[in-house]
Amino acid sequence: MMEIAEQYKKVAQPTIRRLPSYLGILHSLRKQGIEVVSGTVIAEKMLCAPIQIRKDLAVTGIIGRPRIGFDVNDTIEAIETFLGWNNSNDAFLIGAGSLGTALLGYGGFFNHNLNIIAAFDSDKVKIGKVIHGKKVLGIEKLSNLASRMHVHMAILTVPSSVAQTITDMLISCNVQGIWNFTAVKLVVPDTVVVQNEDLSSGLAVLCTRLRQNGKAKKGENVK
Amino acid sequence: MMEIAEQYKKVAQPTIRRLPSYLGILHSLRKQGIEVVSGTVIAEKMLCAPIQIRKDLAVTGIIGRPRIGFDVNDTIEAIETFLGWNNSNDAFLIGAGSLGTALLGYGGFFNHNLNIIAAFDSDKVKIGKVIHGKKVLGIEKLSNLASRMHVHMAILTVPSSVAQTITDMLISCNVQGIWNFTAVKLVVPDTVVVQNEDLSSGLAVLCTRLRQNGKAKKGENVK
DNA sequence: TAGATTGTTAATCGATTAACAATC
DNA sequence: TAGATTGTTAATCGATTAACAATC
Repeated sequence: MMEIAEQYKKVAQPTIRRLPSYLGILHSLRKQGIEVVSGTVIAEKMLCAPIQIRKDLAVTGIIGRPRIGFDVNDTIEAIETFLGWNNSNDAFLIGAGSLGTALLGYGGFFNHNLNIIAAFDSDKVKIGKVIHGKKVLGIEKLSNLASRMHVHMAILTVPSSVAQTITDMLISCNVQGIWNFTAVKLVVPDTVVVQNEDLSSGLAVLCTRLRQNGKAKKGENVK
Repeated sequence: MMEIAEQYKKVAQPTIRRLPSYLGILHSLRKQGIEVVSGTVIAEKMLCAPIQIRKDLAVTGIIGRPRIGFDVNDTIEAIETFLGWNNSNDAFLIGAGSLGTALLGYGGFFNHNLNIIAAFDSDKVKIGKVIHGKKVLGIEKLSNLASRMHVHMAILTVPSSVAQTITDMLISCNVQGIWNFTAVKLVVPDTVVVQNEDLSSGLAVLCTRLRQNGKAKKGENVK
């Protein structure tokens, strides 16, 4: 197969998931006026080994200086560029229920990386309201607004029963990425990216580890 | 080292994270009156390969029948027992902000696996209110109530600034597991289990894949 | 300079996938 | 019976960790 342009070596997903934590640490260092930091120091704050920091940061293209460490500003810049977080990403939120409302209120948390333009819902009681500064629009307005504003990201916080139907709407509106908070496995063409955020999987891990910890303490041997 | 009792072979975390999805599928099959299901059919619904279903389900101890498949009821039972989800887990929720409120409203979603006894907050405006049927108590009541009710699980949805302080309180209250929705790396003794649920990591993955997808479509070669 | 820290290459570890005999 | 599906053992794939020369 012909290779048209530069090859992107696939970056490990666990690495990508850790980058926002590095960003948080680096921002806090910068606030303290610290300009350079070693992987060793970051590792202490992350509660992990320094080699992981070096390997992870390497994917962003940042180059550290032996004996010195990494330039805080440059590293923030490199991570944000890698994630596409230096210019904020516009998104629609679909489903203004309790979880949707919570995410609308998260504004500050995501440090300008995510800009929710508007929320949509089919519930007449919610339509027209303003939640955390974002207007709730009728779902029938989605198509028009999406094409006018070229929004290509959507946060899906609707009931499971309508998740696929809404997804089909989003696809026809040319949405490229869906952050899926429903438990439904969405069917999409491979031009569309779906990121599943299923809270019950985290709960499953917690409960399992709790049970194992309990047994370990009773004197059994957890291997 | 002496082995005191049965050895628990460590179960892969990705497997544990998938178990709740299987549970959802099986519950829906049972509702339709279906009593037996093959790994092949589950795989179609999970959008994955059948071998993954067989491997994953094996950790719960369920045994299928060649040519037939798995008994739906028995498999539900096996998964729930493995996760400790057959008797509901009592938990406190600390921090009744927007995300905390959302989780209080999730009751139905977690199918009786998680029973939030009460919420706690330090904001006098919130104290005394009832959110989604759960009473919001002053944080100073935590210690007393935790010891009386033997609650050993907490959901942490407080601002980052107080996350570690509240965690220290929880530890002194004998809480064994913390579901941590803050971006803070909590320091805890190894008798306590922390499950981090950092939403920004999911957003990072979505944004990265979106960028790569965009480049791929422009005719570049993503490897 | 001496020594801490970097980037790279190799080794280990763990999870997924493949292959296949057993079986209902 | 024939063939679909299981559980198990082996092979592959991918991520983490270790080792170490280069270096400021």
